[in-house]
Amino acid sequence: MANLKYSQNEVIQSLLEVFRKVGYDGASLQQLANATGLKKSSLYHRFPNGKKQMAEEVLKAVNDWVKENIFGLLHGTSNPASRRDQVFSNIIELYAEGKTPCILGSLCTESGLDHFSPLIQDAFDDWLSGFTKLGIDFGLTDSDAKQLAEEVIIKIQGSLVVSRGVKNHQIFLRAIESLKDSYKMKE
Amino acid sequence: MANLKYSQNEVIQSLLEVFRKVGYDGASLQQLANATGLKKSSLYHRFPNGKKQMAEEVLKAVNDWVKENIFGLLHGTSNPASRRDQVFSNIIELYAEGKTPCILGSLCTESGLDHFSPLIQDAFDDWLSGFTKLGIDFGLTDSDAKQLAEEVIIKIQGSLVVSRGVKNHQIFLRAIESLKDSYKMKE
DNA sequence: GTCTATAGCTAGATAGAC
DNA sequence: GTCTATCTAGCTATAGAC
Repeated sequence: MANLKYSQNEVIQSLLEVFRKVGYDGASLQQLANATGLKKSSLYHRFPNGKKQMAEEVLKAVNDWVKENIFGLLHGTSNPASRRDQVFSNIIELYAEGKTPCILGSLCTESGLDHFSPLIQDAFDDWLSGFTKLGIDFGLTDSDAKQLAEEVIIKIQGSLVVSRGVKNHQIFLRAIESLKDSYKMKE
Repeated sequence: MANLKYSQNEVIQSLLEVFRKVGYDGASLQQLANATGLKKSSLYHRFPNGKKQMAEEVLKAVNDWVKENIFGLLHGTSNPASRRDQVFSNIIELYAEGKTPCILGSLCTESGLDHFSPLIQDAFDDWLSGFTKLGIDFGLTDSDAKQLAEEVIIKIQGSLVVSRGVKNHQIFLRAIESLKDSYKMKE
């Protein structure tokens, strides 16, 4: 089980980079093959259902990552302020200071949703429930915490779009800072 | 100059609907032809540079719309509160209560930006300057007004993405309401 | 498991009749 | 200005050698 030219994790990581950069429709098999270092037919050996399966397994990997580094981290037991700092720091890294798109946003298109809607919803839901938990731990009511969590997801996605559109990733960094500031302990 | 099966405005409107729904890469000429009611070759007669020119003229039309209905409206002389109400009402209509994507967001992808970056930037800049003006008229400092305007654009774009992703357009409507509430007169 | 080669199709784009 | 017909290139996907 290990005559692989590249590990499945490496391959999926390469596919992720392509999909989040150019989207589902924009990604050609040639481009995906080039990115992974494998030939098209080798990709089909690993993903018999083709491009759709590639994106699907990429999304599953992303969901695992979110479960561990967002949902899991935010549901931890360390003090809320340090969980907040760590998560927002991870987020900045995840999106390369705003220079890299989010795979969820990139697949939130008609064809993407046609194929992967449940996976995309699951990922967003984990983000939401993670940040809701953080808000509660900061003393917010359930309702306020939920509302703030929604604002977090919205501003992350929106600031990534706008940063890209106006070619100024400071917009993303400013948005993250303002979100971080909105998690302050209520006495 | 009027042997047209459909007016150029009608055609561009149909193209807009396709592009904002499926994006630039996702839109095939067949699909664009079907949407307009013209054959592919007739589209090429009107847009000799093909799909790129179609999206380009769509974006120019959108920029005109934004100049009139956002930038222009917000720079009007009527009282700030009524301008605010009218603009946010227009926005809800523009995005069909959050059920329809924004063309700017849909083209904020690698291929879209490769081709149309200046037009996309111009449109975002008009949104920003319009809402900055509104904030100033509500008594905010230039700096606060600019920051709030940025938040408006971010939340519109982000809430459209998230609404689509979790299939709940109430998220968009809630975001718009909260933005509207943030424009209150400072005494 | 990876490769070369290629099938079958649809994409974007053009030629020329009306 | 719109149409039918067609070109070429690229697409997704498969067959079969190593």
